[in-house]
Amino acid sequence: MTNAAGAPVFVICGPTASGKSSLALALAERIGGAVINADSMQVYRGLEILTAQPGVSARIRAPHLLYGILEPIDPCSAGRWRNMALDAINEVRGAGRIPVLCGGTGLYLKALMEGIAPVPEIPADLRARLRARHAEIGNAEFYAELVARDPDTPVRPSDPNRMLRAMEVLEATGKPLSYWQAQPPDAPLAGMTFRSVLLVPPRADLYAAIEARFDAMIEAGAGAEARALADLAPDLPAARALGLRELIRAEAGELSLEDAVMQAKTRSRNYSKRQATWFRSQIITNYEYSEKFSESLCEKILSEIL
RNA sequence: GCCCAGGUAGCUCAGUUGGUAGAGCAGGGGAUUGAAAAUCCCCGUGUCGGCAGUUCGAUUCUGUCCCUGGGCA
Repeated sequence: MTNAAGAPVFVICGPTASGKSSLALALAERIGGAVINADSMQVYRGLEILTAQPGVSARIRAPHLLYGILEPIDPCSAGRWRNMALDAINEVRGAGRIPVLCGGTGLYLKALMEGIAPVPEIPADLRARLRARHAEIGNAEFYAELVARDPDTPVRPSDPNRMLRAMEVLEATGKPLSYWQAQPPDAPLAGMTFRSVLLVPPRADLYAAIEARFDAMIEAGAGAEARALADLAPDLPAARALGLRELIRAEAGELSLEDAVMQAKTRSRNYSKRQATWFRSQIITNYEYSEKFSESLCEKILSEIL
């Protein structure tokens, strides 16, 4: 792999517990690549177990970037990740390696591969103010205020997240989000091409893998990890890592460990289904595999994509 | 053995003053442009425990049997 800059950027995506990390690592090892995290939760430090970040044994086999690099109190975002990923891709190429992106956050990958609307950065204090106001006056009132300022807003009155985003963009830029989204997107770097692989194992296999993996996380000390983050503000992105809230409640004695585990597994199943929907329709993939992940499938995929 | 309370959707339960039933969760499908492991939208026929009786009609009333809790012996 001499001409790294001309080689494509590999993208390995799929729902949680689909085998992404194993495949990405095997691929990186095979081609002299480096794995770059494309997961909104694996960017946080202190959540190594619960977010299934690659451990030392993986890091020995290939370089890993953007894992555990932010403090949990320091929120990531699609735009922020995109910039970090572009830097990481350049860094990897600069070192003569091939970037292998791996992750389950569809929005991040889409922002990178297809670009994203050039909305200016929103001041943190404005965001905090609007969140406080939403909490104070309630969803209906907040929506009414949004509609008063942008009668054509496509946001549903029942969707607080998008409402907040629409409002902060309006406040900060004086223009509705739809204006910005109609602008030409911040596209990927010139000459950057992607080769993407989607893993979508059968639902039953995926669910079994999710549950077994959560049990393994408990064994590996997920409870202690949760305990250390017990004071994290619950509305921060990192506080929403699957299983964290449940384990904190179990540690506090509000929930039996058994119930906590059950709830965490259920939320993980729900999440993997949403991911599957996203990848099915929102991400352009070059290769798609719907078999249960295994060593032999991994070999088959490698031989087909290389 | 007797008394009481239950037996309704995969689970927890509501309900029908008699006209064959509906929520939450689970599950399925979908959306997704900067906190996305988030947020939001759509999808509910199930011998209403069995059998018999009353009735034009019973999941609903009556009897009986079975099962599950709890209490008394």
